[in-house]
Amino acid sequence: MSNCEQCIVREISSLKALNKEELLTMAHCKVSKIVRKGEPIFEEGESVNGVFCVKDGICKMTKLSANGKDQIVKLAKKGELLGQRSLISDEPANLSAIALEDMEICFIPKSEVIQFFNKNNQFSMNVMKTICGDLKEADDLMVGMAQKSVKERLAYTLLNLEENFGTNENNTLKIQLSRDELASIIGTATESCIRLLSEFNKLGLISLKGKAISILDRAKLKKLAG
Amino acid sequence: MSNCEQCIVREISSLKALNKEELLTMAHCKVSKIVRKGEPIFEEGESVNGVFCVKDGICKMTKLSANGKDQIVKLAKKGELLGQRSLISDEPANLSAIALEDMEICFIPKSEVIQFFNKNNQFSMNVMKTICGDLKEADDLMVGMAQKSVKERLAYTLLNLEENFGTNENNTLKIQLSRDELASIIGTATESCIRLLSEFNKLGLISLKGKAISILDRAKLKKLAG
DNA sequence: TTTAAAATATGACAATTATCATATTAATTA
DNA sequence: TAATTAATATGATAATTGTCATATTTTAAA
Repeated sequence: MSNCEQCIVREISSLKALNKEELLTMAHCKVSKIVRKGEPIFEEGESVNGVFCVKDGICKMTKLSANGKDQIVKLAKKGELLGQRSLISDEPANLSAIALEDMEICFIPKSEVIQFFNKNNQFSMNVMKTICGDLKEADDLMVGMAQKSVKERLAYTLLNLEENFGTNENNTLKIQLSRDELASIIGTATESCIRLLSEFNKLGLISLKGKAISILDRAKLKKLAG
Repeated sequence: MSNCEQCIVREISSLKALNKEELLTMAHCKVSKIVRKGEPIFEEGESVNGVFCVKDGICKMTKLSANGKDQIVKLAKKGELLGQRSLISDEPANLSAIALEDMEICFIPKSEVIQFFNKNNQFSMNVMKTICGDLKEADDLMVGMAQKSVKERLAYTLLNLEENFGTNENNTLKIQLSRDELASIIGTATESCIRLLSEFNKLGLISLKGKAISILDRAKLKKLAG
């Protein structure tokens, strides 16, 4: 039962609104756990009964479409709370959360979160702002899906991945996705994604060394992204 | 300065959590107005500084894409509050709201809404639930855009329009959209939309009399919707 | 290491969808 | 009402994207 007060991650999430007492009670009921790469944190349709705070690692939030393909709706990283929407709507999870790397997460039970909602207005506002941010992003992505070509979406996504997850010293994107996963973000067939990556590579916009992708020409990519 | 207590529409929105005093102060500061078909309530990029409560009529929430086309992200009807996300995030509107019919709306200033957030927890929860509903819908629509064909999206959308807005006595959809607007919901070219409507018509799934659409074979449409 | 399996890559082709041209019909307005 | 404009409709064609086949490379397992 580790300390929540000293958890650095707390500071970058909605939980930063909590006071010392609240953090103390949370420390008593939260459950920390490790989730290995590829393992689910929760799956679409499950009743989650709490929220998960991401302490380290990245996961993908996916939804199974009618044709049997998984679509990646969002990528979540350190500091994010998972399962908020489900908790507030009192509904089963609409998305699955699957670790893309080994992760460290804390589970905070629903009863506790409800207490925070009831007693701490700032916490409520923080959560609301986060969800509003997600909504704006979802609307924007939806418009992109509807109006942009696959090529534009790939260019856009690559720039986004760099912006949101950063690069290693050798300039490669920190986040490592399979071609299949990348295709599942931009909403296309794996082969189409691979083909366009090759094309970008040949055009000198990016470079490919296995899964590692580096962005070489941001300006041209930005133009391509529409 | 009409009465808010007796407004029937209030009962079906987040505002139903407000008590008599709150309703009274709201009645004093709210501004009612009529918006004619085709006119904007607010536009993308504007600072709205409050929320609009839809008392009557339907509007489309659209976003301009990079290619210059408007995408319809959502349709809003009686009882919905517009501009909540923008108010909470303290950002300009991400979407435009344009009347599809003559509308009756009330404007409630930001300062007032903030008061409700601070003092009335149930109101906050109601708003949160609404936004969570919007988020779920947006995620689902995004997956649909990414994974479904235009034909599937059209079938799905027609069924949705019937379910959400109902039919007239003669079985035609109550909501009247131009082909262009329908195309802008499903995210396709107007011509493609028209072509598929004709196809559905020939297959006996729907019938077309000008703008009026009736659904004849729900079961087959549902199958087509994927 | 060797083998098997999975991921990546590329070609060939088919299906879907967009674009442009042009009728036809409906709605506006002079 | 006639004239003009806008909306709907359809054909022809091109562009985009998906699917299937099949290498090739990488990764994992025996």
